[in-house]
Amino acid sequence: MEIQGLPGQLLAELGPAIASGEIPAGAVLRTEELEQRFRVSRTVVREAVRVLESMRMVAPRRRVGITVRPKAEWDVFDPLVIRWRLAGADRAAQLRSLGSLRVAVEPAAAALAAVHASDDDRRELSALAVELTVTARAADLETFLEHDIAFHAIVLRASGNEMFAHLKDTVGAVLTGRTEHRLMPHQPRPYAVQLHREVAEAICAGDAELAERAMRTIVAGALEELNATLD
Amino acid sequence: MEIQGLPGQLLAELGPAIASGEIPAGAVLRTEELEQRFRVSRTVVREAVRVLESMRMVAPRRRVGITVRPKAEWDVFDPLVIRWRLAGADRAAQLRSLGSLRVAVEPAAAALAAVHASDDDRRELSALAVELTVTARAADLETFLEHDIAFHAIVLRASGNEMFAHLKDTVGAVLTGRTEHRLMPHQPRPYAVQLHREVAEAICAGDAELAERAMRTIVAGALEELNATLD
DNA sequence: GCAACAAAATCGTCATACTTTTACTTCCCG
DNA sequence: CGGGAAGTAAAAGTATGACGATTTTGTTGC
Repeated sequence: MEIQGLPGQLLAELGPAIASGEIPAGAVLRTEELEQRFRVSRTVVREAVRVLESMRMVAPRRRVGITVRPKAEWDVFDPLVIRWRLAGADRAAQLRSLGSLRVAVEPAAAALAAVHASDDDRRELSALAVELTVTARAADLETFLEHDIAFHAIVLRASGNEMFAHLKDTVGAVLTGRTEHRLMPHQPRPYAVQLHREVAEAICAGDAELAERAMRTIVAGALEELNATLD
Repeated sequence: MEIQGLPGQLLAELGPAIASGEIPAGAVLRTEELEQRFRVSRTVVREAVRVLESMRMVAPRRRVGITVRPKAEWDVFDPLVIRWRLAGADRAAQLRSLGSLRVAVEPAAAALAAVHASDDDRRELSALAVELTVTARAADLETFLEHDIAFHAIVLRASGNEMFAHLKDTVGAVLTGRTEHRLMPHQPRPYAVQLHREVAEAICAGDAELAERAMRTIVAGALEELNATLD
């Protein structure tokens, strides 16, 4: 949980309810109502609402109440919003958005990583590429997922761009969701694994162009598969 | 201001102070101290701190105080964090990060826009391309900036990806900052303007590949110029 | 029918008391 | 002399009552 204590718990109830549309845009909540519904004090309600306000999900107005804002205004990059949407009815749309984002960002990150990666980064990437090959062949999906997440996280971090690096958890959530919801082939595709090896090799060799191309093939393929599955 | 009232004002003081490093990572604040320093009540301090906590900029701990977290843990995609960093000592680093992000995202957005843009979008883009040409020739930097921001915003929106669309304000802030801080040539470069026209034409014609290439040239050029100026 | 004014509802702020957690300190026993 | 256990205090966490500010709504009077 990002936020501690009772406000955090309240947030964990309200956020998903709003994100899933259970509490629709335009709905009006009142502080007193929330106090009673969740058996907490004004203090707690107000702090939770303030956080939702900072995510632009609600707008408190005097004499009116706390109105839920339309989805288009939410902070769609907020990690909590992403998590809530992935967990709820919006999962498909959120996965599509994130898929496109990956297609845009990860190839660029790979290209930068080929230039900026530290020796440790390069070693780790090589090791993970091997691990991916092994666990894929063994059809050990759980370990494969773990290493896959680590692989993409390292590329993002090694890019040297702090904003790319912070997409680590989001990408991790996408990959996890894909495995959990059986949007993955039963055994990872040998071609995809091969591409991961290529990315690792290109980054080790400092070949930005190749790293970018291989990574683009990976994420574009993932997006295509995702779209195919969701339709 | 994202957040209303006194908590918003307190946030507008604390946020920039932390973002600029004036209050460094590891520093410990106490609620009572903040109450007195800013002449507000406990309620107000707590709500502002809660929002900072949701941005992962601080972590309140009992018996210790409110500790400022290291920059690497902040929510770098939060619009407020971006704004505060752009306003403070971190401006250069933030501009570089955003520059790379633009290079990754905007070409992808242009490609998607070539496929998904509505007729209105296409018309607006054409009109703006003309406007850009006119205002550039007239060296009317202020109007040029306005139209430039609108141009990129429409491309991002027309991509049909909600996450891309939400980068509108961020891109706007980058462009504004560039003009304000004289990181721009006195008169916009004819070649850059030409590229905007190409993007508009490609999107109108539904040519994703060309739109992407032209847009990449624009943002890559902007990034290069930025890096040259900052060094 | 319109305008000015009054009233009510709801959030916003403050002050205060109490609770809970946790770091620190002291003291006793081995 | 060292180490652990118990106690203490400091800070955030929660609850509550009172009042202020603002905005919507309704009502009254011209």
